[in-house]
Amino acid sequence: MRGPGKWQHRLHGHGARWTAPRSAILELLSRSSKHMSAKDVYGSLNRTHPGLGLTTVYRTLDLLVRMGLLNKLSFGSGESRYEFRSGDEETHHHHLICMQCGKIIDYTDFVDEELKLIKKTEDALTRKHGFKITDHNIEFLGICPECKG
Amino acid sequence: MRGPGKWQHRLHGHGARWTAPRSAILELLSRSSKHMSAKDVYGSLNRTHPGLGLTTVYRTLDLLVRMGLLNKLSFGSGESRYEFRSGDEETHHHHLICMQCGKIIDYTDFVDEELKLIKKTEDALTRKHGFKITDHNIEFLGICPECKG
DNA sequence: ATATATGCAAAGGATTTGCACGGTT
DNA sequence: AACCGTGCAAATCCTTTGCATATAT
Repeated sequence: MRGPGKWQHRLHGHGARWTAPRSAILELLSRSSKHMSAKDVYGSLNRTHPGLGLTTVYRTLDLLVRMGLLNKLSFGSGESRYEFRSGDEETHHHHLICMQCGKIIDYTDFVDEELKLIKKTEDALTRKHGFKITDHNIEFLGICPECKG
Repeated sequence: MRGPGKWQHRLHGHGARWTAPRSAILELLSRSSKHMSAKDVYGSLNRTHPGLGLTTVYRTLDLLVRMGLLNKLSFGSGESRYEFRSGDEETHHHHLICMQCGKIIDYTDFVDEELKLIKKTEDALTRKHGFKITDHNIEFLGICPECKG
């Protein structure tokens, strides 16, 4: 099974309904390689889905995060951003962020090496603090070439 | 030079004045091992510094972050938190966060190993994307033993 | 038919801004 | 004296909630 059908079943599996807004938002984010805010999503769908409310966007993004279909990203900028979470390992990446203009670059350098260290650290933290660890974030902050001027 | 005096000079070096609110906030955060929100700071100083305004807390925290004396932390919870940034390498750490109750644990496991990998990745990213990288964050997310219940 | 999803308007919470006053240099 | 810092109130921005209506199952 693939494409929208897969998502439809996944939603049903969570006892959620397959609706036009949900389909549109999932479609948009799965195609886009960008990290979109709720307003970005709202703005992008405004033309093709007039009448769609910002509230619904927020509620849908939240649902999709809870279902594991999206990642929610929180940099210090006041707004949350969302990225589609492809299932496969190949696309595992982290972020390089420009603190001036907010540009976000996905990078995949050394992820293998990184993953080993992550695993090791995760095990140690689980043992030491009793947490059930579910996720990790790594990010680099700096100034992009354009903003350096 | 050490203690408050050091900070006073550092503020002056930035063309900033040494005032009671700034002294109190710096003092509080340098002593505390916690990760405090603006409201936390405001609440903690309310008794000893009546009349201190929340606005001043925000402005001071912002100043101290720009000066490099504090780290600003943004988890997904809507509010920013601040931690004192001791100059020395010994205290370099990262965060383990409970997604249920928001508890934050500082950990230092494998930081040496980590630092090597960070350095390598940083170099690669600088070369490849032309960023001037100034900082990095690593965090683990999960559920703490208390919240697992 | 029934429970869930949506949209609008209003509420909420964190952070920022305008402005007159007060304190540091 | 000159300029920066502060406090208050109001304004902003992002996100959530209440409620009546529309829709999926």
